[in-house]
Amino acid sequence: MDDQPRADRPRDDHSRADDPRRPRPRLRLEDLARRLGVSRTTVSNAFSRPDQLSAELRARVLDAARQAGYAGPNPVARMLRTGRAGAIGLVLPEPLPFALDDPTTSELIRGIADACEERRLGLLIEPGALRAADPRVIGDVAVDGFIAYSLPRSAAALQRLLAGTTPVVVIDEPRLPDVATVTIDDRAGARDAARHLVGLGHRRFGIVALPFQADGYDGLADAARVADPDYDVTAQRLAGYREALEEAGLDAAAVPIVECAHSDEGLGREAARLLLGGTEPPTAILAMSDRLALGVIAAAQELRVPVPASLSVVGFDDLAAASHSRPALTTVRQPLRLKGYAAARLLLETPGPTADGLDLPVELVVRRSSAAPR
Amino acid sequence: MDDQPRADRPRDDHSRADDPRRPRPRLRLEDLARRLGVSRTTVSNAFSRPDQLSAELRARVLDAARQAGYAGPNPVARMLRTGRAGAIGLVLPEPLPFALDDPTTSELIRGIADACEERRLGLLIEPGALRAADPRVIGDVAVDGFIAYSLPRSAAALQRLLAGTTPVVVIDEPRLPDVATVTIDDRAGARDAARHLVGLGHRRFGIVALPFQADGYDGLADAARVADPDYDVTAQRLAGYREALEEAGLDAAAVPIVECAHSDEGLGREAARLLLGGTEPPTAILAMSDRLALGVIAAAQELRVPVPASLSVVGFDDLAAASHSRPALTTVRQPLRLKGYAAARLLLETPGPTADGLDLPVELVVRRSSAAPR
DNA sequence: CTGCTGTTCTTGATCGATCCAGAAACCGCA
DNA sequence: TGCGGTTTCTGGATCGATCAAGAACAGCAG
Repeated sequence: MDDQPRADRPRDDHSRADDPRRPRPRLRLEDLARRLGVSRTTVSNAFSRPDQLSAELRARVLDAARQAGYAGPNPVARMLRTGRAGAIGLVLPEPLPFALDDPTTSELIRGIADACEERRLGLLIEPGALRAADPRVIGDVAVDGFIAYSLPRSAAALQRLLAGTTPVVVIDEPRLPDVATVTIDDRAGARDAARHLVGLGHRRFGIVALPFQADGYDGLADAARVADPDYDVTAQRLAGYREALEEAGLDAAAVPIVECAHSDEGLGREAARLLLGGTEPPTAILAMSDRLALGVIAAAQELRVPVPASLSVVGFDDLAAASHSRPALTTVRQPLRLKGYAAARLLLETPGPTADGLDLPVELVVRRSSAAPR
Repeated sequence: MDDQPRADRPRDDHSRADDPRRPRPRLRLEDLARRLGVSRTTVSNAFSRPDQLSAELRARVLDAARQAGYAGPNPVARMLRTGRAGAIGLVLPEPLPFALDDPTTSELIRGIADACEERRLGLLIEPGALRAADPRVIGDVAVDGFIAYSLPRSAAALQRLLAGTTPVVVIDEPRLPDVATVTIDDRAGARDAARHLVGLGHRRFGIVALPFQADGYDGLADAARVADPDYDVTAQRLAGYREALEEAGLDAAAVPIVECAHSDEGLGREAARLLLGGTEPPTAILAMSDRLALGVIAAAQELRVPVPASLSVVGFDDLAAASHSRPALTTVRQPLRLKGYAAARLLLETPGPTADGLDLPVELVVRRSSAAPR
């Protein structure tokens, strides 16, 4: 009788139990099976398919497993055989601490987590997809599907993901043909925001934009930067703004645009100072996110430009902070949490690869930060 | 020459590209090797050990891989063989949306993420470890190590983790022998907080506590609930409070304790109403977290009990919100982000299983919410 | 007793890679 | 030419499970 794990074909010689630094040799199904005098499959079934063996034998197996300190089938081996990983991957452009600080991203994660919770799946976060070096690691993990959030068109990590066979759902951007993408109607939302301001009588505008290119630039965006954007969301929102401005007979291309590298109050403040510092400052600023808009309001208050009396501000997102700010922010509401949830469901429900996406509606929410110009 | 994947033992015939719903048959190293007329190992080396083959052949292999749509070695198979997963697991007691809303937890996650970023590892979050059913799924994923955060002693999920061979580091609790645990000096911190109030001259106290038992109870905690606590952190902090009170000659066991099921402003408010509603209300309240303390301050303001004039409040954690509140909160600072970072480092650096833990210092931060009683 | 159905358990193949020992090719140099 | 020493490449074993097909045995009708 051998009671040792793998008495017949011992592991590599140097992994004897006498080296305390090495993890103790892992017990396998087979070792347990041998001790019990049953087959591997029987032990496997005891854990994974209770209907395949008698209740009594199953109890005996589980009991022996507990005694022997066998915690259950090795998840990696199971994955290899079954092809299921029990987790979905979330690929984020920025490092994780940044993502957690950003209310937009963390609300989105909540939505994804809702879906994971329903299905009892883990969520594997792979942040930092934008860092230049080492694109190798992204996508090199065991998951049943990837959600890629808000990557620039040029991101190498996304190419890697799409080249593989694991299903991928993209949220927001890039919008690629033949890739399932969950989006909102950015263009319509932006257009409604601009129309609202035009309707109030504004004629002099400024735009505080999300990045056009993934190069970390902050400052005035000239035609070249805007011409071939790396971020589709930015492009769509700009198109929406311009559409409304042109409807009103304005020269949309002449409206100054300040680009911010991130959606962040500090950068919004700087951008607003730039726009408000000119000789003919705008009476209305369109900001592509709420955080940027809140920065704009902060800058206006510092410069003693009353909002909305002398300056109207409209954001995008409708974060919780938008309704708490003073004045409360007029903005375009998007269903962030639902967006995450929908993406996860799309990923999990579609059996094979799909290109069918989902476009969620947005809604203009008028609050106190916008009014007719004096 | 055969150019088909696995020409010798073909996959299911119908899974050629003509059925768009099926995942296309995954190419293996071997298929690629056959096409190129080299061996599996050579192709493997081209991806994973560039020094093992000539640069020219490597280029040819990678080129052919790109052409064929081969995205690189299957991560699961690699894991099985190498035993490395490229990710660490974080086991949280609550569902993920809840964890993201909680500043304590999310700061901790940031710290863990810092370490993951350094090592280029993914972070696999397994939330909801406390839910009763289905303990099976926790720990049934491929990771190189687990961090378990703030679980009650009775949590079945933790037993499962410890039974396995994957290394585990526990943060905060439970404090078990032979398990590596990263803690703070909860008892000393609590003692300092209580000493501070005693030193100011307070004699009538109330305690707003974190849970003693994992049963969702809110309300006054009698001796029975306190006697055999399921949460070590709560027990330690209470011991610290009591130590300082007894030093001052007070009957610590007589100080009323209100237990809250979560660290949450709303529950802190309710708890404070309970404590302040009595005939001889306390002049000082010790709260085991900042969120609870902020709730206490909110309740005091609603009840027109001025803080700190008529009521002193001391929290625990030193969240950002503590210094922004009115009045700014006196509290015990703990290095949350460092705690997460340290746990991850401990997990990654220790080659085998360790029981060595780490105890991080805390520091009393006196602000405006505490003063001498009238 | 034979034949049939159904339960219970076992064997051999397989998932897709990496590792190891060794073969083949190539090198310089006596 | 012969020989040790590199460099480059190969095939078989292995990681630890699941799955499909089949064996052993039971109960039951004819």
